[in-house]
Amino acid sequence: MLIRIDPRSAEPIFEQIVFAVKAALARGTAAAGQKLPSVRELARDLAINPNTVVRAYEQLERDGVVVRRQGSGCFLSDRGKELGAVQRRRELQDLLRRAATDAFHLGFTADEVRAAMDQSLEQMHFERNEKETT
Amino acid sequence: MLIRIDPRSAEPIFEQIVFAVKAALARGTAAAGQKLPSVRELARDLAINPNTVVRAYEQLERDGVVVRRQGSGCFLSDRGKELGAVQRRRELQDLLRRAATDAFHLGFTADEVRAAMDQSLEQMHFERNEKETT
Amino acid sequence: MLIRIDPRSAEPIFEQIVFAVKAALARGTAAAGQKLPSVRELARDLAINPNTVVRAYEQLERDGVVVRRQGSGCFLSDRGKELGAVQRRRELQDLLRRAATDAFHLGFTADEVRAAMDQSLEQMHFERNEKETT
Amino acid sequence: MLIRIDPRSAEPIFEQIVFAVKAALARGTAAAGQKLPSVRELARDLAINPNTVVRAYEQLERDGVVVRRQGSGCFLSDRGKELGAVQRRRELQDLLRRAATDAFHLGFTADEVRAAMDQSLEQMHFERNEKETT
DNA sequence: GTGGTCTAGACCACA
DNA sequence: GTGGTCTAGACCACG
Repeated sequence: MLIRIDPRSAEPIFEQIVFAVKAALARGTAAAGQKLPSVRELARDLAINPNTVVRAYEQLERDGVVVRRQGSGCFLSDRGKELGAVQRRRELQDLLRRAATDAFHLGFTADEVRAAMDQSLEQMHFERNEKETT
Repeated sequence: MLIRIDPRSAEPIFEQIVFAVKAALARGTAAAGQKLPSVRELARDLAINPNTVVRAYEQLERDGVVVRRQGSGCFLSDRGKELGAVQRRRELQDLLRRAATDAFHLGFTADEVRAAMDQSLEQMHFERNEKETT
Repeated sequence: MLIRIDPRSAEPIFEQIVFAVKAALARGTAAAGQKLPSVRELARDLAINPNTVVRAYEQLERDGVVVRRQGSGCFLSDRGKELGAVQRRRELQDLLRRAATDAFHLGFTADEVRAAMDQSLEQMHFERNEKETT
Repeated sequence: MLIRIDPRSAEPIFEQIVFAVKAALARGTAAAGQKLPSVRELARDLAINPNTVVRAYEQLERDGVVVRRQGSGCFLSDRGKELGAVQRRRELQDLLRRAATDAFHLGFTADEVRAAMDQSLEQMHFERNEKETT
């Protein structure tokens, strides 16, 4: 599983890791039961402190996405896939509900939000293609 | 100008105030030149630390939305309305760009995001009507 | 709220803190909304590392027992009391179910377990009285 | 002797094995002098690391429950049965003492604990019958 | 003052 | 080798 972070982002590193793992699960890039990189390995690869990885894995375990087994490693939970399908949908709705609420508070109409979202999505699309061709 | 906050929200209180003021301006609820509540008054009303209000007003001044005049108070900037129009648009795009990015990371397609956003917008609409009738 | 730990116990310190807070809530010693000691304060009082307290508070927040507010402190959740009543019962049943299972695996009958439990409870009773008079 | 483990349990695998062997002895399922599965055999059957089995057998030897003879295998100690009777009682008391302590910390009275224990024991009884009919 | 995050490095238990 | 826990100390954001 490929995990990348942006150390300069305002988002905490451990949250970036959590999100990356959940996203891989949601996209089907990762399968249930799969072993995640060990704490030390991922810490070395990302050039961060092992404790930061531990924190991310703790959160993932809390969220039911992984199970940690002392001495053997950290594995994507069996429930992960189901969780992935359900939670993924929930997270999307949460995400958009928050965005819609904020947009309304700024005084925009639903149509204006839709138009602006279309614009954003098209930009994302380009970025995505760029990534794929790279 | 009515300013409400949610102390339990993850969003910092001072940011909630900043957003509330900008939103009032964007919606036309507040007019340029209007006086904002004094630091002490707002702090008392919201039952929060005066320093928090100060911080919000500082941020609003940095954003060009208000001017603070020593001894007289904090007023919505004349430039505020125009700034409001520009910034408001920028904030909307930022908002939606972030939402779109997160949705993509979760593996959703542009169409799925559009559909889910439509759903969110419709829910907002209902809520809005409820508020208006209240 | 009085929180005591045993540094020599096999149980991790942060878990002892978590249990102590939940127990205080369950016993009614602590009320909803009450402020817990600050991270630094409790760390100083217990002569442990602040990070260990942070960890305990994180777990308590996950469990819905407390809310942490940046800059103001850590408070017993409003839901805490209800949780306290419900969870307290659940934890008791879990506790005893595990004990009963283990006892059965050791080949004891229900009556033997009851008798041995009575014995343990009487011993506890004495200890309790000792504490109260102290 | 049938030994089963739950790899997802919080209890270390080697402890589960230790407990399973002791329990079999306590219940009379296993007789003194009986040969335990070889390290490799048990490791294969349980799909675990041989080192884990070694560790369990070491602990059992320390506890005087088994004797390991170089080249021939691991056998239930002659003293095992007597030890079983004594240790079995001690383990039960330890078990219940811990449960009673935790229950007190949760603020329950002795009578409440007794009542809840009765409930747990009855549930265990049902489960047991179900197992026997299976 | 408060909590939030991160680093560095230690020691232990488990497989 | 793996994860689990703890210490020490830093810097930041929030109230």
